[in-house]
Amino acid sequence: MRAVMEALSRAIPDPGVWWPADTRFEMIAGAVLTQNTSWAGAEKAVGNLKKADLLTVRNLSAADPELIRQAIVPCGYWRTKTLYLKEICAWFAENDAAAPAMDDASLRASLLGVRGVGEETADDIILYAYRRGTFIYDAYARRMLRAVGWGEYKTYAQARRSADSAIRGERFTVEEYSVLHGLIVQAGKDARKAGGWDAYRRSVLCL
DNA sequence: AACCAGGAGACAT
DNA sequence: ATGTCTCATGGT
Repeated sequence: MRAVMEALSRAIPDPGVWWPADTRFEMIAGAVLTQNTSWAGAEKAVGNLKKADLLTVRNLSAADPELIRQAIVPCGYWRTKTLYLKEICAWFAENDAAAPAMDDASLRASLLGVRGVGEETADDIILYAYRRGTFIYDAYARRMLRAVGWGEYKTYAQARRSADSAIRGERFTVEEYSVLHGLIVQAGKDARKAGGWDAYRRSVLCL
């Protein structure tokens, strides 16, 4: 995987800041808001919440759902995401302070217990908000894994089950995992324009 | 104008 | 444990 990462770094010299957020809570809210929608839409929603001063645990917990709804319309699924934001607020208020002392597995299990937080969102939060080394097995990553011969996985859990021990064995740092995820997503977008991952792997990554 | 984006939950099989 | 449906909006 490290060879893949180096090839990706060469192909994408400036990946940019992958997960921009001013605070940990903002990052977590963004993780929920971007579910199955473009980052552009989630970014607008985040901006609207910020403008309404709703992007703090305190204010969002107390906020009228109708106000939240209006702010997050641009990222879609506003009915469910309004509920999800309330849920994650409750989790954050209750667990954020203790989170740093929790071991990785417990933190992940705790996050997965929240309505609206599935495996991918949990791992996004674990990596980008709590800074723990974690590989994100999202759809982009799974397409990449298939293209470079790491196996074909239909679901997040499947990929994680079968590939995680090998990837963890490479001892990536938190910073590397963060960059890697950004590189993989950018590569996925570039690959589509280049005519698919196989073509991209050959002609751009030279792998 | 179908297609898909930093997915997850409910439910049936 | 694994499929299928639904949820909403915005850009190609």
